[in-house]
Amino acid sequence: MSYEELDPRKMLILKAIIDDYITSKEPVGSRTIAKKYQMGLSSATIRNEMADLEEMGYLSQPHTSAGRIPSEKGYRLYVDKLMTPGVTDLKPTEDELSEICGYMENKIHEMNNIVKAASEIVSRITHYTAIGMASSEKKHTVKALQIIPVDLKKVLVIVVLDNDVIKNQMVKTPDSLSAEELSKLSVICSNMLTGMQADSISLEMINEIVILSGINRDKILPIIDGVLDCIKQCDSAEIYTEGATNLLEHPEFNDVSKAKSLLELINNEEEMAKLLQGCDGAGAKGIVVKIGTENEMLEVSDCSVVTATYSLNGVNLGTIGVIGPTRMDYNKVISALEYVRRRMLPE
Amino acid sequence: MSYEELDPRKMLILKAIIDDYITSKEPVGSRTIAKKYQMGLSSATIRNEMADLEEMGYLSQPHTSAGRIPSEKGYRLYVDKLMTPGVTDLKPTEDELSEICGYMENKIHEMNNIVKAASEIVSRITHYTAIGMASSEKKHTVKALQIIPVDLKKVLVIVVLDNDVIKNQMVKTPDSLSAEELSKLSVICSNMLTGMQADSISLEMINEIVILSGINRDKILPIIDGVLDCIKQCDSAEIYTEGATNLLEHPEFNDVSKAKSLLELINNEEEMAKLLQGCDGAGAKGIVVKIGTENEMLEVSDCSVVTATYSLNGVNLGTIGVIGPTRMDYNKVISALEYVRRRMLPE
DNA sequence: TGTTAGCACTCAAACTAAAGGAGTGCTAAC
DNA sequence: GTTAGCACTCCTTTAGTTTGAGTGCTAACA
Repeated sequence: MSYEELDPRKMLILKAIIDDYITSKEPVGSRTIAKKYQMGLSSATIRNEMADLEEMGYLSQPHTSAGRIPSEKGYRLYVDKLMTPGVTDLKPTEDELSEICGYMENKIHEMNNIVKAASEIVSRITHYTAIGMASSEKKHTVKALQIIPVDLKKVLVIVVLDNDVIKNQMVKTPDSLSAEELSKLSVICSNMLTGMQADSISLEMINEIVILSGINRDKILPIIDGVLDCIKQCDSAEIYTEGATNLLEHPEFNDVSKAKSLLELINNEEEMAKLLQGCDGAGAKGIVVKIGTENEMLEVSDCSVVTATYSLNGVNLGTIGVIGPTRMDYNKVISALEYVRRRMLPE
Repeated sequence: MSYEELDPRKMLILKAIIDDYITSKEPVGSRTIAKKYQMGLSSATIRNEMADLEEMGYLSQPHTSAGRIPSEKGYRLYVDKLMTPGVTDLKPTEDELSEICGYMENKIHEMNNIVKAASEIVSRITHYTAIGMASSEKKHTVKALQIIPVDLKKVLVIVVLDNDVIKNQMVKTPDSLSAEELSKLSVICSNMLTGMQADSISLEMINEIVILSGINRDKILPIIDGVLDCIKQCDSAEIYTEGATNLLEHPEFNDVSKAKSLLELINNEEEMAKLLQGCDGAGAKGIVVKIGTENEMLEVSDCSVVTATYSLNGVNLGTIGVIGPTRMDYNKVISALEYVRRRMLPE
């Protein structure tokens, strides 16, 4: 799609309209633009330009005697070219930021939860809903592994991945194993599986573990099962949802049934994983904006989703997505996601 | 409060009114009662009785020409004496039950999550919001403890409590410790702290651990800190919220701002812990019903909260609470909580 | 004395009509 | 190319009207 058709003045007017609509939440008329955004033109002229912009598909009218609202195409152009980029809009929230900073410092060293903490911050800054997904690339490897006796018939399996995600599982053992047997098994498993990827663990390796341990097969199979379960779990992404109720603040969700279906979607981790994964295309600075029906998911077809993927040295750390009405403050959202990147990555 | 003032017929009529209101969600008039609930009386007679019941405070009228709705006092009597107790209302959902049974079987052996699974079931059966709280009695003791090296500068601390709740924490170590030092420290900590209650760990004991280990104090203090953190964490209850969006199904929350404030409350774990703890009074079968303003929390003063505490051999396993409009199907909710008790406790 | 039929009365909700106003499109003049 | 002016549209608000479910009261009845 090329935008050459648009002369600079039209762009300016379109930008003014969208800026205004984003803050006012009301269809904006020609008089408003002529007055508020001093551009030395009368409302009649603006009116003519608006008619042009509508014909080109950048604006639409709810009804004949109403002002104009941006179309998806309008938002698209706005996000791509028009928007005053970067910090500008974040400034008024500087106080919020500092309030939040301290909070983040506390959380940041619980490595497991960086993404959660970051999502919370984004949600708080933007007042939209933030979804965080810790990276779930299959290429993670086992970094540490331990089997701990808990009581006579129970054993705890712990796996730490190379991204410091921790998984554990309690396993009931059919027969009790001695502490020596267990610690031996723990060492063997650790030796065999450390450095392995979840999907590259073969049956042969499991067999080898059983043989090396020299323990009765039936006695330890449940435990090894638990270990594998743990490792597999790591492939299923962790999803953190923050500020879900923020949606209800926006007038486009005044309709309860609409709000309900969206909230239900947001509470559904699988769907959210899909939504965020669908947005992993690089995009400028790793940020992708999907507007309205650009999201293939039907329920969010009147929402926009802005996602940022965070990676360090080529390793994907996670993704944070912001969900809000198509009339969202793209500028603020993108600034927030950038802000979090700056705080997250130097570490 | 005594109910002697009410003759049997008044009770019957009150019960009919409340039954009807619970299902119809509409103020109920005298004609409805006379027709639907065959009791050989004309609407005029019912009308007289209703006027009496209103005077006594069991009913109220939204406006003069509307039917009656139950007052809190009315619900109270209904729950205490009138309600046809037990299974009755659960029958129609027998198919839901069996659908859910299989699901539960899968979850039940993840011991950590019994309460979560149970809450989910309750929420699904009742279509209200269920809040589960795993027991957080301070009297839990440490059952197993282990310190695992993860990489040069990181160590994972794991604590298992006697109720099989697992806590872990990643700790950054200022200086790297050798594997031998760590395993020694792990064994010492385990010996010293196993069987201890969270709040009975003294500074002397920590000192002793440091001395016994023979390692430089500064090197291991962060780790011991992590261990204590872990143990302390166990005192803060785990809260599981299931079916929060179900609230939006009920007409009393058609007002978005009302719904929002309630949803925010429900998402607030501390508040929910307070709410459930406030309801731990024994009550018949461990079930407590708080109607409207009987909840001291302002935001739920037009809701009812039904809580069930589950305990085995005197040990408190957890609490599940159901939140819904005062006009909730108490019968169904109580049945569901009882059902879950039956499935949970034999285990 | 308790029950019931009948009737006047009340009041929210649903519908209708009219007024108000924000905003447009078009035309004609600058 | 820009602008003032004006007729026109159509949503929103307000006020007035109708409808109907439900009540309270009274008088008659068993």
